[in-house]
Amino acid sequence: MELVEETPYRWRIEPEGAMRVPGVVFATRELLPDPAADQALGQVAAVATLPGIVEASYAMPDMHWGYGFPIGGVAATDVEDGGVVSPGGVGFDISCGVRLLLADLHVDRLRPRLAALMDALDVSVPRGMSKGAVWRLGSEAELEEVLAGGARYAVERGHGEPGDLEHCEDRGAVADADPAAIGSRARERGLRQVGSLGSGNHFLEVEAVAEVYDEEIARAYGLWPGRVCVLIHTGSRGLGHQVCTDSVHTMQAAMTRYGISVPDRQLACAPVDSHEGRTYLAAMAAAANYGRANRQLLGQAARHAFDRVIGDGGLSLLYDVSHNLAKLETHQVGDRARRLCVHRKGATLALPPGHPDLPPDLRAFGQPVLVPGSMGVGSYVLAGVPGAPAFASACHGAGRRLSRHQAVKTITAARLRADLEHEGIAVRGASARGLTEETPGAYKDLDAVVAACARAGLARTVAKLTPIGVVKG
DNA sequence: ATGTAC
Repeated sequence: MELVEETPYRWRIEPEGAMRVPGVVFATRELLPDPAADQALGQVAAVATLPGIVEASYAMPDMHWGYGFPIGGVAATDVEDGGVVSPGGVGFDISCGVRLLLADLHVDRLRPRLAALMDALDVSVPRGMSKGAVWRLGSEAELEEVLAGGARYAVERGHGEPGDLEHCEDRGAVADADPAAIGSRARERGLRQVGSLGSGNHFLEVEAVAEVYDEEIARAYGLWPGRVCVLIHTGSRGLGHQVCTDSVHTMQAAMTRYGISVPDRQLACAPVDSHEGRTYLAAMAAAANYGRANRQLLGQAARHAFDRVIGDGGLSLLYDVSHNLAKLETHQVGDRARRLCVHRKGATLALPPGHPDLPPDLRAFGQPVLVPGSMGVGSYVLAGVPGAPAFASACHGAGRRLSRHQAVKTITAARLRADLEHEGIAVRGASARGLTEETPGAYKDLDAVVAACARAGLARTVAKLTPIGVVKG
């Protein structure tokens, strides 16, 4: 594979073989995956063979190996030109994403009550594999309301505050969700997990604004130095996972009927404009709404904990983004506006200033792009910029460098816990395994990823958040 | 990511 350095922040994989478009990777040389340990660059090239793909198979600076598509991958297909949709281009955790809430509180005032707050969050945030949830759904009919209405339904049922929905991508619910497209097994798994964190890299973190890089946008976003924030990273749990599994099987069986061949079975796909394609998108949208409701519920759980311990710590929602989703969007391709199916897997939509989908109070400044780092290193808030490449997309996190298996061999849970406490970061509820799998050493350098993202013109850096306490599964 | 495997 020929990898050409176009700029210090942009690399090109020349089309060869069945590739229909080049691969384009936004990264510095240091951030590129190690070909000996990580097949992600080959995956970028493989995605470039998908029917209907336009412009390029893109990857963000946090890219790494994933199921079929790389994590950090962005690929758009032309719906009217036989373009396909692929569940692997969304990922198993459909609409996994991040929500950032802002407390009306300076970190110095929180410190004396931090332990109490963390204890309150510890008991009010269900987490871990297949454990409990905040919201016990009354019936399968109510699950259908969640699948159709997402965070909007949660707020209608009292789990939210006015203004929450306006600060959610898609106003809290993806359109065209069809609960009937979701299988019975996924439904069963979904009944008991609305309002639960899960495990792996999912977390709830208490953070504070540490540095401001863009004064004007930070002011508009409400990010003043020292301000306490809550970052929630979770997705659609077992339900989304089951939807992905079911769809991959369906599409693997259907592909020959559509005359599609792909270099990797994990790239199973079907035309967007086909029964299988439409059914997947309808099920994916429903699972996405489940994920949106999930983050809404956990945001409420955080609010209740703040109310109990702080009293006046009221949390306002800055924004809620998804970083695992396929969306039908219209973009200029060459000299024509085209209807595209844009897959973002471990990549965040980053709408530019002035975009009509942004809420009025944020519209002039561009969409908040929330970039959680690994445990203990904090997070960034970026903003969408005009004319960004890759269909208005940006990075979604630090990006894994070591596999979970490799990560656990680098440090003990006791050592990691001590390191975090030494840095003044309170840890609650993390299993030893969960902790060591997520050691910061297993991830790329978040500062470098965000810098590359900004230098590549994907987004603007607004502020950095530093962690104070972490709740993990 | 995930009741960590068909």
